[in-house]
Amino acid sequence: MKIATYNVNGVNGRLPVLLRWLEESAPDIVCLQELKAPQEKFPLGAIEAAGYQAVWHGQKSWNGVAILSRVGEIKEVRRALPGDPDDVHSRYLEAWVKDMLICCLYLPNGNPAPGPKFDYKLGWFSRLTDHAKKLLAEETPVALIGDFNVMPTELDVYKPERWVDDALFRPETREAFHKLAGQGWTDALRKLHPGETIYTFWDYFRNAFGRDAGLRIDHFLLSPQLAKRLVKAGVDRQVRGWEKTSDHAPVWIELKR
DNA sequence: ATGGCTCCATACTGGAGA
Repeated sequence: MKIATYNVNGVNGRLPVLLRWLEESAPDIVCLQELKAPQEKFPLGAIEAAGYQAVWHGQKSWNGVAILSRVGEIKEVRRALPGDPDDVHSRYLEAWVKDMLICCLYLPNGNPAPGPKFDYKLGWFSRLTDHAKKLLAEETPVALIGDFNVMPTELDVYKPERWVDDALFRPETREAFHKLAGQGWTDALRKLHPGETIYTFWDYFRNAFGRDAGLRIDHFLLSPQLAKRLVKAGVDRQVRGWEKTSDHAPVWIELKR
């Protein structure tokens, strides 16, 4: 079972790249973020032709998340994070696929910090942490997957000293991540590759990919019931080098059974 | 320190991203 996450930065502008990657990487379940498309503009026909079912939560211009599956039905549980009925951003989608609860998320960027956008990020993080605790208590196979917009440690930034005041790396943000993970979640990529430099995002600016000036901000957090099945994890770096590509690369894990 | 690039909207410019 191969599960992937990919911040596509525009699902329609990225469609040729997305379809090529689906064909070459052949993930069973996919979480997409930053669709940047309203609900009715999701390219369902092309996704289905590639062999995938899809559930998505779109939004005009920004945000937007989707779950794809080629291994059976996607049973939607919720399309918003509990705790704030006034939050209108499409950033969360939770569904059962086979025996697993897949939670696809796009955590707010939060810049500039400090400020209202950073407050929104921390509030969203707090609601995610509350919800995650409840999910963990169910003692079922659950995965929190997506673009967390957090570099958890200095190892996850090409130049940590340049990022200390950034919303993605500020102490409050890292603390929030570690509080969440500390509930009992396993950071899948880091678990299998301790001490290794792993990036999932490279800025479009200044030839960041060519210089390997990257960040690790796309993550898999696995409940114990899934962590014990984890056998492999990686980043499809080559996709970041394609024409008309996203600034993120796809990230994936493999589970036993 | 700054600006560099790319997406989308209803557009020839601006907001957002990270």
